[in-house]
Amino acid sequence: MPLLASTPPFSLDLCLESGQAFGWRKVDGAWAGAIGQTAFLLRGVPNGLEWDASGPAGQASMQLQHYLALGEDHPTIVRQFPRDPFLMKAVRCCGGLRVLRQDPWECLAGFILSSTKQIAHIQQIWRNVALRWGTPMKPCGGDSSPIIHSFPGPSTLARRTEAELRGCAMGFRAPYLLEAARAVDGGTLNLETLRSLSTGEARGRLMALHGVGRKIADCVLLFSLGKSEAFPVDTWILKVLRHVYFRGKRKVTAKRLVQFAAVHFGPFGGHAQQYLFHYARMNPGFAREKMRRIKNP
DNA sequence: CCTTAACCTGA
DNA sequence: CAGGTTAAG
Repeated sequence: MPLLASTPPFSLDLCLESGQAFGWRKVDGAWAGAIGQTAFLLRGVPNGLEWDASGPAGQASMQLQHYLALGEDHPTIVRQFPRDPFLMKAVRCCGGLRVLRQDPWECLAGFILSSTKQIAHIQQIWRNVALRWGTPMKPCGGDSSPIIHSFPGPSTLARRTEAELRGCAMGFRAPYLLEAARAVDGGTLNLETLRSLSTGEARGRLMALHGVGRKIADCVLLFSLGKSEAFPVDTWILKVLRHVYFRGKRKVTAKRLVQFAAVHFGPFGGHAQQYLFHYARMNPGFAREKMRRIKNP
């Protein structure tokens, strides 16, 4: 397996377990998944990874470096976080976590499927869709290689019916995914164009889709469109913000918390969000920690 | 503008 | 009941 090194710190496991992408699964200790139309098998090593891929090695290597943000100067990003004891603690705890650079369509589809679902189940639905309409590929030769299915593009899904999508056990999300596929396929929504818009402008375009609210739009902005200030607020983050920054006051509204996050965490808020999110998930008892609060948030 | 129920499925 | 959104009240 070829080796790829990252600027430290980097942890493949943290990145792929983080709930940012739903197409990766562990097969015999290695991560199996697709990036675009290339199948990959990845093994984490300290501050890097070993890999095999179905396509030409040079191209695959470039894809990986981009997807995993291996060249990113991470310490510089962290340095732009607010000086905030809880965030600093989360950063120390989750060293090596990165914000992935996913394909916008796959990211949008994944998060449309995510609403009110736990990660394990989203992965299951994702896999159902990939098995039915994706392209089967092998990351390396030999019989031991797993079969990896790419995720179908918007044009493929646009031709399906709602009933066919429901066959993948996605329930009420089926019409939402179908609408999104048709909007992207038909050109009503050009995802690549969103990169050149302001974050607010791009968010508005995404939220015009049925089934895409603020949270899902922010996930797509952050994980696939390079909008590093997008700060997805889900129930975990809600808990963190309330407990850590507002002394557990229950009456603080979600809206107020979203607004607070935007000003407090700044231009790399999305990266900070990943640390908070992970820390909270790994330490469900965080709410009881003694922690100096930020004054007058 | 704020609150709440319904939406599918399966852990 | 769930890492969410929508339509209705």
